[in-house]
Amino acid sequence: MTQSNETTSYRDIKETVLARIRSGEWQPDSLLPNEQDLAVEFSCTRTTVNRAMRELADEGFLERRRKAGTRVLSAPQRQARFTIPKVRDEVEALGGIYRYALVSSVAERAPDWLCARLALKPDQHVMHVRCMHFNGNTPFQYEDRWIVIDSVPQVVNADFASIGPNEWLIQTVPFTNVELSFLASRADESVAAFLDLPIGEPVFTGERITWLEGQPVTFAKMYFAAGYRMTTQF
Amino acid sequence: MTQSNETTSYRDIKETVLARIRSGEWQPDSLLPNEQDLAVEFSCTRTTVNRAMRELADEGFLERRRKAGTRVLSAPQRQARFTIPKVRDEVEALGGIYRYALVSSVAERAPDWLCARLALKPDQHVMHVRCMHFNGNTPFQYEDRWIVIDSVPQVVNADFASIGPNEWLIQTVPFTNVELSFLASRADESVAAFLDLPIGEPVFTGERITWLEGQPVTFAKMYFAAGYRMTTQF
DNA sequence: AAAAGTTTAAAGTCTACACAAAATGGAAAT
DNA sequence: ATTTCCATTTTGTGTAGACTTTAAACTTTT
Repeated sequence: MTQSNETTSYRDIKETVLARIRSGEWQPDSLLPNEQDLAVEFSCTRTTVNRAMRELADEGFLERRRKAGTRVLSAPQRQARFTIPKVRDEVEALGGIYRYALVSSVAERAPDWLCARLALKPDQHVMHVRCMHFNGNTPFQYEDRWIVIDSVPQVVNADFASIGPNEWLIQTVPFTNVELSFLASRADESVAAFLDLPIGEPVFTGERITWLEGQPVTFAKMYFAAGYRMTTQF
Repeated sequence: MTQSNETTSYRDIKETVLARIRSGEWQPDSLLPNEQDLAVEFSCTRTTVNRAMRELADEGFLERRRKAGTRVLSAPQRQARFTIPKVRDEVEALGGIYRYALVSSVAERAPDWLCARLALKPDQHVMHVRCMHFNGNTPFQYEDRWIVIDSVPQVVNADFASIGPNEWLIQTVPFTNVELSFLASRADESVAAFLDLPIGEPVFTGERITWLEGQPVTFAKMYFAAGYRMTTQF
């Protein structure tokens, strides 16, 4: 049979299941009928039911365990997906004109705190790149980044005057793991100057560490201009 | 055939594809072989290839279009998934003892800014609930929440002294849409007092709006204690 | 050229069936 | 009473094949 007309598609099943959960017909923690029974109810194959339920589980609505069956999660652990766009895209999405400016780019011994943070040996070197991202002429983000030279030797020849370190890294080295944090920090003298804020002003700050197969690649601090909010809908 | 030994599973395919992307064998924007050809290469069915590629596309590595084929995304739009745990879980995950305390709970006319924010009529009423979440005796989060009485009439009888408004809402009304924002704000007098901070201190702040089928349900501001960071790995 | 229609390649989804893997709950052994 | 073991149930994944939908590419008409 086809999925177009009289048949139940995995989408229909997802909707129906969600509706039953929302209506309270299927209470949190309650055990759902097994796939075979649902397949009969929806008059489709178990394969189709499986896809629907699997996706609902991925999306955080259900918990499934072999032999134990499928339950409604009591606290729908709905995970917000924040797309982490490149700064350029973020500015352009706001309808602005993206502009990039290099502040400084220096090779240096990794500072102690960075060695600790990235598990570097005390004599390893990093490229320290500071730069600004503007929306038109308004400061949008100040970026303070360290790139591990042993992991990315080509970085010593990179021209960060013409391309931002993030864009350069993305097209140069792949990565396997990322840790991303957000926090509220206080603008120190230099952050305040770059973002045109009073010293001590709250600054929405992101920290990003990237690895390639266990090797630390880069650590970046991203300071956002006043009023920035990171938003997602789901 | 089975997925255990000699055969290629959709997981194997995902790994192989990712490895090829990372190694540069499959460049960004390049067109990949179609599912049928990959099925031959991996000696499995197209169904299996389809699942692998579909998941990689969901995860943001590939872009697929019917007839146009599958391409490697140039900027791996990897979306960070932040699980938004309930405060209790978050505190307990830190190894702390969760404690909740109601500050106040009052029914009132919705303030103008809230009417604007939630598209309420000027005469609609809300339950304004303020409360604290502690890690042991250390302030963890101060929550300032408004619940739309027309959307959740039972709220007038809720006993927020014994259960937090978030937990109460989760087990009382379902929701269909959420908007979640994070920003850095400045501690005003009351926030500073509740979180035991100096006035003006940067505070990591979350705002959450929840709807049920287009009906606004609740607006919450969550102020996190000093040093809080929201972290995710991927 | 530009617009409108047609073909066709690729992904999307479904059926029907099979075997695999996990884990629960009970039986057996200690 | 506790541990070990085993049967059984339920989800997980795979095969093989078909039809559907989308949209790119080509063809015809204007």
